[in-house]
Formats: sequence, C-alpha cells, structure tokens
Amino acid sequence: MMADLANNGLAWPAGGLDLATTLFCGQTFSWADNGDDSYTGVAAGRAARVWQQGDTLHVRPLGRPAPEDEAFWRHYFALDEDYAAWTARFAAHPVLKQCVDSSPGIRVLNQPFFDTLLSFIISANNNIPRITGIVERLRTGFGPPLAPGVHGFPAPESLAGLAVEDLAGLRAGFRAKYLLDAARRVAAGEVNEEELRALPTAQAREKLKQVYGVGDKVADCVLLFGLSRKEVAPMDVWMRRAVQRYFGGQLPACAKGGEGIAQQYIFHWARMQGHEGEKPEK
DNA sequence: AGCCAGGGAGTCG
DNA sequence: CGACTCCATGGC
Repeated sequence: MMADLANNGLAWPAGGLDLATTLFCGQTFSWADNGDDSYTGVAAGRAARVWQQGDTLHVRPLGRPAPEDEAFWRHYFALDEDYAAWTARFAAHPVLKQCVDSSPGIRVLNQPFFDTLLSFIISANNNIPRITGIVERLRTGFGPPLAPGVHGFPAPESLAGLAVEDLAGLRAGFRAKYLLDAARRVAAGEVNEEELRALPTAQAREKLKQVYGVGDKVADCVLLFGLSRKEVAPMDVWMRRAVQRYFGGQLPACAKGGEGIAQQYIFHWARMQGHEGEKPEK
C-alpha cells in the first residue's frame, strides 16, 4: 500500500469531508461502492478509486495517467473551498444549522459539465438507484474504457449520431430522446460550456432549457453541480415544501452566495427524515 | 395492485 | 401564467 501510494496515489487533508455521504447524496451518479470502504468512479474521462482514512482523502487515479490529475481531483472534491466558513455562516439559522449538523461532511462536488447534463436529464421523475443504473449502462455501452471494467461518459459526438432505438438497452424510457438532443446540441456547438460559464446565471439557465428534456430543475442542477454555480439552489417538489415550511418560502439570508451548498444539506436532511410531514395531504 | 421516484413537454383555459 | 395529463421503468 505504501509503495502504491508513493507510486501514483494522491492524498490530502480532507477538511472534514464525509466521502460516502457526499458521493451518494444525489448530486452525482458516477460512483460505485466497492464494499471495502472504497469507491470507484469517473469524471471527465478520468477514473479513480477513492477512500478515506480519518481525515485524509486518498485518490488513486486508474488507467492511463492524465495530465493535471492531482489538480483535477483536488478541484473535483472541492478541497480548496472553505467549508468551515460556509457552515459557520449557515449556523446563523437554527433549522439550517440542524441540517448541517446532521451531515456536516457533505461537499458540493465540482463535476464536469457534459457528464452532469446527461446525468440530470436521466434524473427526471426518477429515483437515485435507477438513475445510477442507467448512467452506468450509458457509460459502459457508449463511453470510452478508462480502466478494466470502468468506462467514462460518452463524448457528445459519440451519442449525436445515434437513434433512440440504439439506447433501448439503457431502459431510460422517455429520457432517451432527451439524451440524444443534448448530445447533438453540444456536439454542434449550439450549447457551449465556455459560453455558459461566461453567461450570467439567468441567461445560462435559459440557454440550458433550450435542450429538449431540460427544465428548471435539471437546468439548476447542471448550473450548480456541472458549472459550479454555488448560488443556484435546485428545488424539487419536496425541497419547495421543506423551504416553504421551515424557511418561510426562501432560503435564509445567511445562505447568500452559497444557496446551492445550503440546499444540499437541506435536501439530504429532508431525505433522512423520509420526507415525513412533508407529503401533500390528500 | 398501486404508488413513488431530485421533472418536463404538450395542451387547454 | 396555472392546472392537468402523459410519459417508461423498476423497487417496494
């Protein structure tokens, strides 16, 4: 292990990161549990096996070493984001503080744009285990092999020429045609990551919503998770209800600028509550 | 069997 | 704009 780490392993102080909760709290669907407290996943054509020892995060890139692997994964896991400062600010609101305290190690990952766009198109009216399965079949069936048994997300060009029948094996249902439309628009340059990054949030959201299958919720998830817009808070029906009930309809002022981060604490907290008390009464 | 899952498009007023 | 229906699939 020591030799392996010295060889090509990366390790950083994790700053309070809770790896397992972060990877499986509904912001990414690209990681598999290896059953030994390590996790294997992909992002932007890179694969890695990751695990935690105390407050040390270990990342072992798999397959061919890519340039800037260290900087890439460090940014992916948001290790340079000052979460002590965020959570200290969030503590000003008692309910938000309770959400943070229930899972303080949640981090909002800096995920790649196109991976995130595909993933959250699949997430529409879907549940997390099945989303993960469809994403896995999409990667295995149409993405580049990165390491034994591990495939990355397909490039836009790899999907753009396909027909919906070609995606039947994904069992993605009505979402298959949305995936193809997204791939075609990105491949054609009609939806461009650099342009989206340069655009003000409201305009970037409208641009994203031009994609067939992308509405307010998916657009906001892509903005937050795939374009690192921490001020964007994606709201599904349960989040709206929770925010209505516990925060008077909008996120508290202490979440300013980090609404998306606050929202992820609230989302996970609400999910752990089983949405109890939030279901619409019939 | 029925309901639900981190929604969105199409249609109708 | 708001409300309604349909969309496919799998887990419970």
